[in-house]
Amino acid sequence: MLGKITNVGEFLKSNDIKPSYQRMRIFEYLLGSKDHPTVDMIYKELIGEIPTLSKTTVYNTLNLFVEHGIVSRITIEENETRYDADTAVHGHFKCEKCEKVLDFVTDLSVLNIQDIKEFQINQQHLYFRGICSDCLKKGE
Amino acid sequence: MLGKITNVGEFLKSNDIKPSYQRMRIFEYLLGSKDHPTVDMIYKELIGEIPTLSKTTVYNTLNLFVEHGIVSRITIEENETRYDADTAVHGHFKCEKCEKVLDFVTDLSVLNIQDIKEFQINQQHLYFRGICSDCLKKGE
DNA sequence: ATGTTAATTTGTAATCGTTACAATTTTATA
DNA sequence: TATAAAATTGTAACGATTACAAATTAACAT
Ligand SMILES: [Mn+2]
Ligand SMILES: [Mn+2]
Ligand SMILES: [Zn+2]
Ligand SMILES: [Zn+2]
Repeated sequence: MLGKITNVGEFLKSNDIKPSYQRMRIFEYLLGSKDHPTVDMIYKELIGEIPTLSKTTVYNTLNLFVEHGIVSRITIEENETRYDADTAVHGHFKCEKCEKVLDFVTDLSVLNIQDIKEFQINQQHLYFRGICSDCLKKGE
Repeated sequence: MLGKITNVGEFLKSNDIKPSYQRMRIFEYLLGSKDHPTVDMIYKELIGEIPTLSKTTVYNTLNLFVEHGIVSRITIEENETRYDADTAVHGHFKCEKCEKVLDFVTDLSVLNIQDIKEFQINQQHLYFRGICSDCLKKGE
């Protein structure tokens, strides 16, 4: 679902975000990473390429992206906020062994929830915790 | 589903937790509250009744409860950890207006998720964000 | 009961992720 | 080129949580 973004600059513009170099690189990095990185992971990765980069800029930029709805914030652990360029509703699985956060596809519309029928739903988050198959095999 | 707990002391004992006065009151407070309180809310509520209570004790006790599986930790916002004496799988809805966190019942087994079939699932969390019906009415 | 040890609670300091804010740099506009 | 606006940066402040050692309480043996 993220394949349609060919030009990051144009994509940011179409979402009313001026495409500065830092913003472009941060968004590109999010697009290319499948591991739902934290601010620190993004900063450590890009500081090699952008030596003047400030961690504050990473925070500011991600907050901007979230406000404009092109990035979603994933809070599984307190004290560890992760970011995802895939804003479609999907599930996340956090492995308690290798700490990876993996995606899984799911359709929440089948849940047919009665209790909040009258509510206006803006976001839907589903996450599981456990042991991934790789770690299960290693643990034999 | 929480109605079966009649004697909090016995309940804690049956979960290998020595029922000190602080632990009993903290658990009783969680049982009686429907608003998924934070550490600070619990502390502020109980300090009137237990003047010597330390916030560290509230943290220690809740961590102990979580480790023993009798309380679940709810992380919807980063920087705001909430606690729930209902450990059954159920959904949470956080209203962006009144900030309340409400329960809703749901059966996640109907989701039939393929991607993590081989995984060992230890926890399941579902939460929505939006505007509750009360706030929708007021907002007219 | 009394002394002794273990468990629990408490207060303070430290940690860490995030934000506030002012200064600097870059970009847009006249 | 001059001027204003926007973005970036660095540092300080903040707040939730944890680390740790001292104090209190409970459990246990004499
Ligand atoms: Mn994802
Ligand atoms: Mn609940
Ligand atoms: Zn794993
Ligand atoms: Zn509301």
